[in-house]
Amino acid sequence: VSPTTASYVLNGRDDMRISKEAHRRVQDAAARLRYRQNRTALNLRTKTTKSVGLLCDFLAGGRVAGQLLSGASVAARAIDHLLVVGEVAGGPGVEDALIEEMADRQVDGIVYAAAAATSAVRVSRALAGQRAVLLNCVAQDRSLPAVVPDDHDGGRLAAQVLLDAGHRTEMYVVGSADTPVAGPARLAGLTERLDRAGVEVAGVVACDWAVLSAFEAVRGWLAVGARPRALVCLDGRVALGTWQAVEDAGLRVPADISIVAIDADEPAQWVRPTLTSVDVPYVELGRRAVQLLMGSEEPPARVFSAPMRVRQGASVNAER
Amino acid sequence: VSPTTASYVLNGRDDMRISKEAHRRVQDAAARLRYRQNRTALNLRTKTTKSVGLLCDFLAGGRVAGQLLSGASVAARAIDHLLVVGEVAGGPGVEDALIEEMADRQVDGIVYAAAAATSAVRVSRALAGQRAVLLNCVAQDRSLPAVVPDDHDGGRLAAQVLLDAGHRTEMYVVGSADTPVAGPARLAGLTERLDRAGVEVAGVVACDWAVLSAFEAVRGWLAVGARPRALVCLDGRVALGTWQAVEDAGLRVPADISIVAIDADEPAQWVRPTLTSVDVPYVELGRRAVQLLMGSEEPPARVFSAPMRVRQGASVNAER
DNA sequence: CTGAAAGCGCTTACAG
DNA sequence: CTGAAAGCGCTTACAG
Repeated sequence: VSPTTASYVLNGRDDMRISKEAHRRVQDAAARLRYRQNRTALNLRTKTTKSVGLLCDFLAGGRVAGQLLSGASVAARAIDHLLVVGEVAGGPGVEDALIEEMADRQVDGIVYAAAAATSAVRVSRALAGQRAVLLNCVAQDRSLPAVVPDDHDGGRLAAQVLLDAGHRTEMYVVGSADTPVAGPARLAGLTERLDRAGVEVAGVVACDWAVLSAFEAVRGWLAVGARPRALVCLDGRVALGTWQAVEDAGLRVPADISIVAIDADEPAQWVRPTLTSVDVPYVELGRRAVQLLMGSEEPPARVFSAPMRVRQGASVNAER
Repeated sequence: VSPTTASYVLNGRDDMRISKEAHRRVQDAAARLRYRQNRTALNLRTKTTKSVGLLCDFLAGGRVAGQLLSGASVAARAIDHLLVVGEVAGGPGVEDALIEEMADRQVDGIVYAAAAATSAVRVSRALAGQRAVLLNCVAQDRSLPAVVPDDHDGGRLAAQVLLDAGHRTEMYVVGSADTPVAGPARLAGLTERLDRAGVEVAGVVACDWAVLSAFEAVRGWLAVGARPRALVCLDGRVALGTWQAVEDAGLRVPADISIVAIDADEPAQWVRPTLTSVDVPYVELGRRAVQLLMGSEEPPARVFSAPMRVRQGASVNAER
């Protein structure tokens, strides 16, 4: 019953011969005393803590953060790690402090997540020297690996949904394209796919990515006589404002106007008839970030994008 | 420059006299080497990790989990702790395993959160011996301290909103009261307050706490000629289904029917005109759970409830 | 086959 | 005023 023997038995190591007898005695004692390994001692000894830090800009305010965390949590569990989380809201001071704290605790890696919106961020200098992966954001200087949604593909899928339903004319886009990351890519994917089918976007109704802004923009536009057949909303909040404006004008979805939205998982659950949307797989994104971070080799500073998913609703009319 | 001296200087301890000279040299060296304390070593030495475990049933699926986490995270930071989170989804096996893992890591305490719904839970035996607090749920056997919303007060506030607006008759409740925890308390608070004003609930439209169930129940009810003046929805999803049914019947909110909902922060952001609701302060709940857990004395196995908050919308008509 | 010893990075009585 | 020593609970060369 020496520490050495106990350690070897408890860790099931077979690179050293142990007698059946000693083996049994250790097992018995462990069971009797309900022995549990003390991770803090192990952490010190091995300089690894089986934990990954997860920094998030905003935890409250939407359901994205929860989904990112859920995916990350599952991926961490799969490799026997635990998640150490901190909310960064409150300025760069908080961010740096949290990173340092996590480093002090010897986390094996850090995921930096943007839940508010897919964006380009300046990475904190405190992250230097850490194994780190960005989640739902990219580094302005592309200095870190990142996992983001494939917005270009999202635009393409939205176009595909409309084309499949037979739409060819009077298709408009709602939402400005000048948001940092997602907008231009979604719009580009959309127009490219339509181009390829010989179809043109009839126009863009510009508005901020907010419910009220979209509502007012679309209402005003309809009020002056616009009669689109289909609208592609570049964002979920835009989709909701658009929806309300369409109803407000006494028009029906999808009979009068078809609507398809990108990244609208949440609002899609609150309207009737159900909204057809192209959704960002946030849970999946969280999962992949942790896998990338903790994968065997050091992850290259590249941007990994995950395909979006079509959620079939009832807001797109079959033409003809 | 002995370890003893260094330790005393670095920890700013004044219960031992240190020469100015030694003090300076330690500070200099620390700055030059960018010394950072190794928490894993400290953890082992002090048997305390300045971290609190947070177990949650579901992280994805709604915005409640994120809000609970946000509050917990802030409270943890305030006392210099970090949050170690795990998602329990996946059965009791996962739950026990996560608790053990957290215990192995010597977390200073564990918060067990129910994000799916305020509920009564059977606490895992693995939690025995841990300092623990329940969040948004109570133990069936009341064996652990818990922080929950004050649903009774929520019902009272909903009544108050309607009374303040001059409502006295034709007030109905939507949603069954036979949900585990929240339903009966909300209904009781509501009727008590109305009773006190000499007003009666005209009736209850029974339905599950789900959008579709509420929609169908209210639609059918309105179809056979019911013409309520005001509806109190016992839950957010119920409120949304109710709203859709009212619109479906060609009635206007609030001109024809006033609606006030309890725990409807999320859907309230998606309807027009804005929904008046009595909301659960989930962020606050998360904050209090951590404070209770890590407060100086061992928390008593009582249920602590936090008051709800009225969110003024435009869905309640001023009568007369 | 098994045990004594060192060491992970800290803190803290204790003895100068 | 300062340093040598022990010890937190583990693992792992190393020597029997």
